[in-house]
Amino acid sequence: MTQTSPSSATSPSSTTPDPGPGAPAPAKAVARTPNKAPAGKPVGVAPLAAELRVAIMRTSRRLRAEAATGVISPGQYSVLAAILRGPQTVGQLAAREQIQAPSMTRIVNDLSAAGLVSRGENPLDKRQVLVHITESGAAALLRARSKRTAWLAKRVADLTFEQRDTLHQAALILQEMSS
Amino acid sequence: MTQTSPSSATSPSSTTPDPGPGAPAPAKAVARTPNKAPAGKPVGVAPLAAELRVAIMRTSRRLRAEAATGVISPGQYSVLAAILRGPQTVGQLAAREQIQAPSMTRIVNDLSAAGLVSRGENPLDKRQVLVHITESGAAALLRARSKRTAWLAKRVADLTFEQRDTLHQAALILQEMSS
DNA sequence: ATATTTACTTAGCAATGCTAACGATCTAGG
DNA sequence: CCTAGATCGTTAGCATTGCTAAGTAAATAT
Repeated sequence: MTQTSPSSATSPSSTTPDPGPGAPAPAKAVARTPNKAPAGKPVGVAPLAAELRVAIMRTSRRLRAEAATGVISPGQYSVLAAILRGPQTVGQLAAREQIQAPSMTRIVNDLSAAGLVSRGENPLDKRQVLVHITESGAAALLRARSKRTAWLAKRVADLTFEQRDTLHQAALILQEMSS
Repeated sequence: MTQTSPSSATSPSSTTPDPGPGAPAPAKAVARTPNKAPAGKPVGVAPLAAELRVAIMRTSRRLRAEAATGVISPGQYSVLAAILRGPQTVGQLAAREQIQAPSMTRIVNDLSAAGLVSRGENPLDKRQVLVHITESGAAALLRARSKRTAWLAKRVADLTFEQRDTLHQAALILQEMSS
């Protein structure tokens, strides 16, 4: 196998019909940058987007695959983590996970069938369903937590300080970007 | 799995599901300190892994959703990009994308049915199937490229220079991590 | 010459997202 | 009070995309 050179990436023809790679430092909104001023390489927007897309999709595939070995699915895990601090409605959970309501209903159904959450009513609005975590659910969450991040944590542990910090910053940026 | 400290959890932070255990201690040996001065904050392995996982999964969901609007699926896109420089076997493509052979067969089938790739034999080993890109395929790739990274590129373009560099570095790290 | 391995395909399953359509409930307007 | 519309959750059905198991054809080893 050897070369793991990512797919796509800056291919030869690179006609980059996209946004002009020229734009050097727009520094528009968003700027929160509590960082230092690191590297100084100019990275074109399109190539960066391409490599980032590949990296993210590939990593997510790995994460999903690794997580699948557990008893709790990724979606279930997120929901459990979300309601650990307190009950939430199905709608809130769906919005939080950025999925549609029916998808969340299914996740809650599965969790409920497994006894990890319970449905409760909101006396002020009986249309809503408040999803509570059960003891069993909280226990499952804790048990799953280490397993869930095990693969990633293992690799992260092998990184240098700077690399870890870079990933941390990147996570913050991604979170904001996809929100 | 190095660390496994579930801790008591329930940290009442707000937006982050999955607040990691409060064991930032380990920090291993790691430090190789290449060049530049490191960063500011020591980030625990588990919390970092957790936030990274969430960020990646969420972003990948968005990417997949956005990409779905196009004519070419993410998997198809990657394959086209991969064979743009030259034909590859089904096995090579599968390994490259880190999926199983049958999954790649299906992708190639779809592409072939759409006339974007063609199957060729390897005279030296007739078991293999060399997947070539067609003119139509190359054109489709170029057309798709801008669309495909449009969502991401749009957001990337709004970032500061440093943020972009951070993402670039992160992409490289992720690529290596999941290889 | 047969047995094993390798490369790809076929068939069928599972997870996870979506939209459409529906019942129940809340909120306004008359 | 009572009907009209909006909102919340659910049910039903579909699409995508990954997997494993098992089969076929070709190369390789005994």
